[in-house]
Amino acid sequence: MKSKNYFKEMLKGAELKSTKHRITILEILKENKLPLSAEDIYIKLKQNDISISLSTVYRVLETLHKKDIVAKVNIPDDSKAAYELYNNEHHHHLLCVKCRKILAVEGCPLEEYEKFLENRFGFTVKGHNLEVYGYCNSCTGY
Amino acid sequence: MKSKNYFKEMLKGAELKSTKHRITILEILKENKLPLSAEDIYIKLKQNDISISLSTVYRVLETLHKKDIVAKVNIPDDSKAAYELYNNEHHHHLLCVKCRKILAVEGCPLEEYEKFLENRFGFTVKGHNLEVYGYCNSCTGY
DNA sequence: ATACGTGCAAACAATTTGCACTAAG
DNA sequence: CTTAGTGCAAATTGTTTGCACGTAT
Repeated sequence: MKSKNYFKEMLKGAELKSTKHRITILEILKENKLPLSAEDIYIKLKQNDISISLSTVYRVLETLHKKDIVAKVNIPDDSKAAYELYNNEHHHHLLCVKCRKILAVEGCPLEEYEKFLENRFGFTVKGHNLEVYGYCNSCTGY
Repeated sequence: MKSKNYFKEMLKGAELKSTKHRITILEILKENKLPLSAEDIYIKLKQNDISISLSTVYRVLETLHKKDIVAKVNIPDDSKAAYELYNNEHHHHLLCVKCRKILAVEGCPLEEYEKFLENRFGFTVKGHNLEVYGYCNSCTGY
């Protein structure tokens, strides 16, 4: 697995020490296309017989988020935060309000809008959160 | 104030009883262009010498949200939920990550995108959450 | 060697709930 | 009169923190 080295470099670049926990969490995030909660990750770690404390999971995620390595996602009407890797392909999510399934959609419709905001309001856009909700393919029709 | 009657009708339409608390909360939301947290509203009520319980504020907001009268807004990196009226003018927010000011921007760049999603994925869009963050006019340059 | 990371338990903050009481339709 | 709304205090949930110990650099 060379992703391990990749993540080591990534952490070094962010001036963070490379610990086993951080790397494993990054790998879990990489394997999952959809955002995971701290507890989801905690459970996956346990399933792989990795001993870790839930608070460490929170700390790792928060640290990575502050370094802009991990995105913190708000799923509508969900009380817990979810996280996913900021990988090259920027994308968004469709949340089905009925079955609660999440579908990732490549691409982003907001590039021009952000330029507009910068010109119009002198606002320097750093990023955005966009979640679309409704009824998925199977649930349409209610 | 005829908004009172307007809200009464609105509540009736949603099959909810018109209580003083619900109407007052709707009026507070109407007067404020920016999203308010449950506690913000609670404090405003107290300031107007209205006796209410914080849990009632939560219950009212949640009820109104479920009936699609009130939007639940997630402000990035803020642990509490914020609420605002779904009024006619759909809009979005710019959050300054430095001074934490919020700027409302009229209009919405997502109409076409939502059509695209419906065609492409058979997803029936019900709504979306969009928050843009960055540096405001005064904080740009850091 | 030193600063940073982690486990554990306790603390916290936001939100929800049970139950007895009150008010709206 | 009957059902839905509310106050209060207690419970729950998600997340954070203090401190002693462990590990990467």
